Amino acid sequence: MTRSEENYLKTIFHLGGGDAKSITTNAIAEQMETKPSSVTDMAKKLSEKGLVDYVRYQGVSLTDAGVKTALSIIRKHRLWEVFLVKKLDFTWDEVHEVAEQLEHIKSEKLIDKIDELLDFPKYDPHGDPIPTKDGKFQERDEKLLSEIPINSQGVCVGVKDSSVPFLKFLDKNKI
Amino acid sequence: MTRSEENYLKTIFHLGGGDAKSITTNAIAEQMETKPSSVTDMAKKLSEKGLVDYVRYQGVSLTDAGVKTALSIIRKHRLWEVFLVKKLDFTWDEVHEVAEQLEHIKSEKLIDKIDELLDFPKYDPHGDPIPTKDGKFQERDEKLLSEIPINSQGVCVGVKDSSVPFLKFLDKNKI
DNA sequence: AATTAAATTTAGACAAATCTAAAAATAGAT
DNA sequence: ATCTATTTTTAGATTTGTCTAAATTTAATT
Repeated sequence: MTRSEENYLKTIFHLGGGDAKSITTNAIAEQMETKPSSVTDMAKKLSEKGLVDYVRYQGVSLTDAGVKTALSIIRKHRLWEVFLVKKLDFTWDEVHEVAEQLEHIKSEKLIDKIDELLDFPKYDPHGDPIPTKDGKFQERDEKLLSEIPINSQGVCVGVKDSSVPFLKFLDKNKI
Repeated sequence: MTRSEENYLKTIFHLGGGDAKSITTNAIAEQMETKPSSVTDMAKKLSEKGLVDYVRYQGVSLTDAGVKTALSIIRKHRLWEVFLVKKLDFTWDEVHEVAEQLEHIKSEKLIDKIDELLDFPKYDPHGDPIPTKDGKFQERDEKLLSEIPINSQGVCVGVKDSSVPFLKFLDKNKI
């Protein structure tokens, strides 16, 4: 499994391709800042490996094996993010870039030990759930701040937009 | 700087190419388990980047910039090894393979924070010195066990051969 | 000094991942 | 149902790092 393949699987998952929904070539290309023709090439490759279902001119969706792989990469990404914040005092706007690299380190023992060191966290620094080793999500009943009525109460558990500028904006305004 | 370039610089350094000594194409190829022709290609590339001095049919040696880069990779490798042993309870025969991957993570802040977390260790789990941020080595007056006289005293500070089988052998015999 | 053996380089090829430009298929509008 | 705009794919090229096989250079031997 190459780094590029892993990144494609992760992106397809994030675009909703884990629910048998077909994700278009263009959508993947835009998300990954690459060209549609490159996506087509990779779709064929991943299809041959049994990680996606690919229908020409229709798009791709993840197979069970594809979902499993995507979740394991997302798990690694989010655990590393927690590690960086909790153990190395990174701010939450600094972790994504480094975690993008660390998520590709191949060692099951390593990530399990990191998980243990962190006391098996359920959510990453942006409030996103961390899949368990066997690929289960700890989903929460979440609502966007813009969706809940005025004067109602709730607990802020995460952000939808975890782009660096927005995270910095939140920090700056002490939100 | 690609992963492959980094691996070549590291290997050349380990073969003594940091001391203006010319390292032969064959020696590098053998060490890296690749072909001499591949080494020639990379020698040209690294030479163009100013990281090695390369003379055709003679071999390569590291420039100052090459030494600096090699040391920063070796520093990362050894710090990660300490991290794996001290914080994640890896055994000393397990760390090398994972550190080979982690040493290529690009984040100055990350490795500085790991260094701090470990309280600035001077030696890795095999007793090899960890270069400082500015590329200085903490050399020790070391002698091989086979070199010191019978009945003389000393402190064991490391191993020369850090291959997995030998490390396991030492563990098994509680040495 | 000539010859041979070994090391090294060159030339040409390949796989992975990408791109551009052109061709093909789909979907939407009339 | 046809046309058009958009999306997607194909074909061919490029880069990086590698390889094999052939050619070249160096070193060693006589």
